[in-house]
Amino acid sequence: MTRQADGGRRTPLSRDRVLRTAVALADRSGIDALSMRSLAQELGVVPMALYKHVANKEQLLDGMVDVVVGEIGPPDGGDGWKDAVRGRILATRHALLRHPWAARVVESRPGPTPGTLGHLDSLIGMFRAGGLSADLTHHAMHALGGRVWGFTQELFPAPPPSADPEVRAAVLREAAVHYPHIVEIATAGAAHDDGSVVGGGCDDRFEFEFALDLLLDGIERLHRQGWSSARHG
Amino acid sequence: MTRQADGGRRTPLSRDRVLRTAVALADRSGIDALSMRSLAQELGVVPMALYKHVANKEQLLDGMVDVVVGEIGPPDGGDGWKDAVRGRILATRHALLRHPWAARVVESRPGPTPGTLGHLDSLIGMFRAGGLSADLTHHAMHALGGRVWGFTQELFPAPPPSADPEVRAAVLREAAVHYPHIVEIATAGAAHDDGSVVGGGCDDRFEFEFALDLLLDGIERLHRQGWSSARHG
DNA sequence: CGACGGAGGTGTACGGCGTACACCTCCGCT
DNA sequence: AGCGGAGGTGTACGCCGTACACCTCCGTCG
Repeated sequence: MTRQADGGRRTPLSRDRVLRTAVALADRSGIDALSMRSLAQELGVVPMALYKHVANKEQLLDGMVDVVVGEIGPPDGGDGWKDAVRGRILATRHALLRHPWAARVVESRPGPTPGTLGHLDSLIGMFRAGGLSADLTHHAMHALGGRVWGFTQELFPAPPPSADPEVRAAVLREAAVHYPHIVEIATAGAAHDDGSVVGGGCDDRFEFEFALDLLLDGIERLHRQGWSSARHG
Repeated sequence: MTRQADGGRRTPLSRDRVLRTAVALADRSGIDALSMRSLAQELGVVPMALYKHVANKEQLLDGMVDVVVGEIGPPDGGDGWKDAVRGRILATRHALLRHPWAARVVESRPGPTPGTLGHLDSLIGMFRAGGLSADLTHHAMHALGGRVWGFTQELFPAPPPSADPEVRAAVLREAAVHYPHIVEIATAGAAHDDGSVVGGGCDDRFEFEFALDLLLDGIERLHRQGWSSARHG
């Protein structure tokens, strides 16, 4: 299997082929059935061969997440920020629904992948383009967290920021090249209270209550209006 | 170890002791370090001994979830439904924060445990006591899903309802004894559109968009008011 | 009092997992 | 012609969950 018709040699492995096959296998057999061994078998190769293309299983899962994120497709530049954000979040949901294992895997990653960071960045860009302040956008992103991906609390546990402020600034400048909006939000959101710049600087409890109250206030409003789903759905 | 001072025999295992030790071990060493073997060692016992008290590791995790849920404590009957719900959700958050592994474990369970069902039921009861319709409460619970536990989409994948309507009704009556509010919500929410009674009857896409729009509308309102966190937090 | 049955703890063993490490093969360079 | 390195192989190790047969000890009942 995976040989060319003329009896030539096996089509070679590549990181990309490994990741795509892993996604297909997880789609077909469930994420629990995805092991380095089963994936290797699927590719007609011995398990250890995979390690020439992915460092370990964790990195394999990271790569699979980015494959799914890649399927979300580009923003379609709707009318206002609200429609744009709404559309993009629904597109994300559809991508995750196509791969039932994906939501759980995204949540289980200990840190963000380049793909998820890019996705977050583009979402933040939409809010900012719509004129929302960096501050409000920051909280909005936290509040929507669960709708964008399904993660629980903190978007991601902040990596311990380097002790050396010079190093920290350099990391930040590097990140800003790829994720300008994320960096803006992270610095704006945190600078005001303790001067620390990235991660750690934002108050989880505040973010949690912000989102909670947004929902409770909305529910209260609907209740007072005598809202009923029959009139809408 | 785990022997009594007088040299008597080992204090006996019990389901409760197994679960509590598992929680303590996960707190101390992380959920990844919790294996049937490590837990057995912690208890001064051979791994297979655990299987006399829990059916398998899945059930061990279910039990641990219920231990954490049990720590949430009773509702404190605040002023209105909104404060009551708010307080209870914050209490839940604190319980989950005390056990960093808990949120992930709750999310990974394939179905609800008695403890989580009871918790959900009490939350629903608060909304109903506050006068919200079963309909609105149903959607509110979905919207708050991520804030209550951290789960993603559907609260839980509905178990395939029995084909026999008589069996279904019996199951429902049985459930209503323990979780009256859940049953009310489940039947009220679904009966209006296709007559099916439990699970499957509620439209995931609708619930998702309901919550999403609640948040986006709230964010828009804050934006128009020129809201800034400096004036609040 | 003695036999017994069952609850609870033990020992061994199996199949699966991720992956370290040494190896071999074969292609493209010089 | 020879070499080096990228990519695939084989073997092995230490974990995991748990099936199954066993043993031990206590409470019950004849």
